[in-house]
Amino acid sequence: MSAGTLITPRARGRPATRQKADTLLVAAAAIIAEKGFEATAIRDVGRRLEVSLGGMYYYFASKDDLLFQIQHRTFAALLAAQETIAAEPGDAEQRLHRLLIGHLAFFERHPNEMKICTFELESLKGDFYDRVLNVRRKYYRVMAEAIAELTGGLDRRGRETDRGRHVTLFTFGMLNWAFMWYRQAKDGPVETVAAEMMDLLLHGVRKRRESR
Amino acid sequence: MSAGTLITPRARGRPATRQKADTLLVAAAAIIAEKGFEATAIRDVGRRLEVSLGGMYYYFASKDDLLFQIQHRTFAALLAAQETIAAEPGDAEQRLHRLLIGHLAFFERHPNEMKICTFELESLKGDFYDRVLNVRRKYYRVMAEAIAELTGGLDRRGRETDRGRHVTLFTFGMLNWAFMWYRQAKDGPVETVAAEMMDLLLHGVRKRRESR
DNA sequence: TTGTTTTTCGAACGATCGTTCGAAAAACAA
DNA sequence: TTGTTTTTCGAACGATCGTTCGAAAAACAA
Repeated sequence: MSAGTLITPRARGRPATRQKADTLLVAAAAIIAEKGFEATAIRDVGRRLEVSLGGMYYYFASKDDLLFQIQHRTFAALLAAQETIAAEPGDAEQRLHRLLIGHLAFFERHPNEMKICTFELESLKGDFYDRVLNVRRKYYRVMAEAIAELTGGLDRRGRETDRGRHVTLFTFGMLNWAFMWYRQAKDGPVETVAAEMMDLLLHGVRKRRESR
Repeated sequence: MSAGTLITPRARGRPATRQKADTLLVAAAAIIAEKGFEATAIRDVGRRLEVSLGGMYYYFASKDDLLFQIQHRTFAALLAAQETIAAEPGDAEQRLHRLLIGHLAFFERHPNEMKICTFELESLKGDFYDRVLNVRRKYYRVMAEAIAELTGGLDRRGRETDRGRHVTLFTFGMLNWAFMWYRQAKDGPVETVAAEMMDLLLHGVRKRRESR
């Protein structure tokens, strides 16, 4: 299984059923990403794959459960992929650069799911919210550590400084805002965007003296 | 009137009516920012200020109109404030620095409205969408010009380069993501955050050789 | 005070939604 | 083939929502 592949969370049922649940989650993500969670009707998700309304409730306990599945497994897959990348050898600069590529590549592969994670986190309630937040926190830490390694954004006790925290959040801002504008055809491959981001983090963006 | 004050778009009615419409828009923004546009019922907005459901329709033509009013006047006010700031004297660095402060200060003053502009742009339909997008484009240009002035992100014909465009979008990402984390008590005044952002844009974030 | 305009309200509408349920169909195991 | 488990479906429910409408109340002007 290649890094970044989404893992199904469904344990019940026959293999074909679990596979169908996956297909439904993908279709649901496409509709929710387009119309928003509240504006999306379970009926419409089913209709797209010719599953009746009643049938949808064989696969998902509730509409909230559907949203939770999308967000949880998306972030879990992203976290797993990025943990693998972070563990590879190399210095701080190489590590962060690889993580930026990894994040953008995952986003490019699952734009609907990532958009939902950004927009609909607060649509989750209670335990669903807590569990997704938990995974998100772990992912934050992976990125924060890589950035702190590069910037020295830790104080003497190894705790994150205010400035280190802000730099991490600036980086997340750059990464997450991509859903507003990134189009492969217009902006080039994610590797190029990641390289530009890395350059910004390393040197800033001021006009260079040298030609080019 | 201080820069950044929201301007009412309502022409009809007595002065007191226009003022009440403003109050309703603020209350609506608070609820929509918390629960999302689709999940917000006009009934609930009215209830908070003791206006009946029917009464709400004296002030707003429709639910969509309500959302449009919030977004349009918010971005129009932000645009006006930033255009004033951009016109003040100073070099490219000072100009961009002031614009970063201006954006974050506006966000701090109108967090609900700004959150809605970020989350609910795509909830606008047809002409409403177009008109808000129009204002947003103008605001994008103000920021893009200030950044291009600093980075030289224009080609020989004065058109935005791909890299210049990306730097601008990275900056918007940093600014707009702030709604996810910025709390005055924890993160300090917006001037500090803007200074950190400016430092990142000018020099990057790599660990410095010199002490501290 | 009288007449006019503005504002407020309650009731009702058609539509849509999430969820439940029990029966029928399909898939599978023996 | 027979019996069991899994999957699918249609109908119905109670609830909520945006919007309309006409009458009443309030504010204002003369």
